[in-house]
Amino acid sequence: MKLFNTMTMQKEEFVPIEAGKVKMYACGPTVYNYIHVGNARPIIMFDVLRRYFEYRGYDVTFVQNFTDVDDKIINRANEEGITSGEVAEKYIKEYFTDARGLGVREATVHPKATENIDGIIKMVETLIEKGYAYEANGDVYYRTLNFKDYGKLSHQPLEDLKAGARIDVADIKENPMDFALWKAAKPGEPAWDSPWGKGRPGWHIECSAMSNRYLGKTIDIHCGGQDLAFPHHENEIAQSEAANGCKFVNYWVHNGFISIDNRKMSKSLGNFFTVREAAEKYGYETIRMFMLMSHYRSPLNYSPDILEQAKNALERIKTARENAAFIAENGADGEMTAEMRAKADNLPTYRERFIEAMDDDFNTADGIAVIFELVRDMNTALAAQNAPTKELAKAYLSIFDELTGVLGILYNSGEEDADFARKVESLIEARQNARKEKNWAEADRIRDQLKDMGVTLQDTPQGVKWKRA
RNA sequence: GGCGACAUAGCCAAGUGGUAAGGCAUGGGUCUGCAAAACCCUGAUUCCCCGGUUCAAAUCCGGGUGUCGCCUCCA
Repeated sequence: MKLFNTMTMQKEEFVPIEAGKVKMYACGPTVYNYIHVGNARPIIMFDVLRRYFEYRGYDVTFVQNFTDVDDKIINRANEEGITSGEVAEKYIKEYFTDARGLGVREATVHPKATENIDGIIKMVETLIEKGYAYEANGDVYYRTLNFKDYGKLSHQPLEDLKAGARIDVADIKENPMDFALWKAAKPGEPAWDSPWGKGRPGWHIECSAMSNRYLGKTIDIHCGGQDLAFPHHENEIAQSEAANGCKFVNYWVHNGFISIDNRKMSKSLGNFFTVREAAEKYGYETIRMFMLMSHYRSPLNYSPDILEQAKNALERIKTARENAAFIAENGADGEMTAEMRAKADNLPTYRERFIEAMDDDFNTADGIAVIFELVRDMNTALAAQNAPTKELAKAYLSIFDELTGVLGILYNSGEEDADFARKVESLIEARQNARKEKNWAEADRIRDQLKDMGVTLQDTPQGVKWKRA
């Protein structure tokens, strides 16, 4: 499998540190608000990457943190008159609601910064001991100039980074580029005891510390949005490699942005839609489909039009599955004909093509194209006229579920309602009786009645199929 | 200013040297009592523009135009 590595700016063959195992870390959300559609992209893409590795037989340890102490959380807490812990707790819960909705599986571990203060302090101490950090008025800063590879991930000349660095009037840093590892407590802020007095960790150090704790010194893959490459990931490299004295990450994987009207969707610009809002309009599954329909590194524009397209595209895949499942239950019994057998024997080619697409830097757009070709093949093979057997339908369903499962595009969010189903089925029976008597007016009246209930019907040779909108 | 991406049909989008996948939408047809779903047909002599390399380029090279991102919290 090939992955595009931001460090080398090339696709590279993936070679795990330990055979058969993948250790990956993704920078998770700072929990002070609902996640927006832009935030959802890495969450979905890396969920797919993880599923794909597992599909290929790897044992994946996937760590995604929560930044649960931070200026924004503190501000939010002050605005609402609650503690920052309460803010974090609330939005972690909301995060999981959205993640579940989007079909994203829980990571192996979801560590929180506040639960790793000990590891963070230890790493800061190590950095000070090794001369890579210094204390100043209760703050601790990273001595950027001492790390000779600083800037290697963002491919920026050090001089340019220096020029752009923020310089405060009363800066106590040795160098403008130095960044905070530990921040001295200000009144009313959450704080922990440390060798430098009460304070809290800087943003970058938490990922280094948690990655180290849960995955070890060198990990296979570190992922996140493109905007994290600098300074966040650059700083993580500086911290981890200086502290541990070895390579931090083998493959850096960064996703492109979601934009609106050609502008990056971001909280600071205010041009964002929360996942919650988008899901209400188009459904969670549509958002996932929308993301997977293009390559994870391409820019992706968010618009109602495109979401509609994604929704319709997904609908086609969904309907195909429902139809196949219906035949698997109500189709002909007995052996497949030679023609059916030939169709079934050909199915593994879809798997091969799907793997080929996904092996190339997990090209989900291409993978979905393979699924659509399978859909057409399946629809045709199971077409009413052919008297398809249950066995054939099952063969198609098996490969279909296998491939869609890797992408995680089909999942049921709705719950069964037995009473409703009974009512629908009795109406369908009444309609069938009317149809038998060629009483089309009555049959159509019942169909309209069902339509008002949000139920659409399909008359097939295997019986009447219905679905709720 | 520095660094980096991207530009393919009405829309979305794969494809990195061998003659343009897939999806959505549109129009026509088949099936159906009528529908629904499905299937078939319908679309780029052409891949932003101009040069060049090559037997052969959307794909490589040079130049140009346009859009975006990072360089500051940001997925």
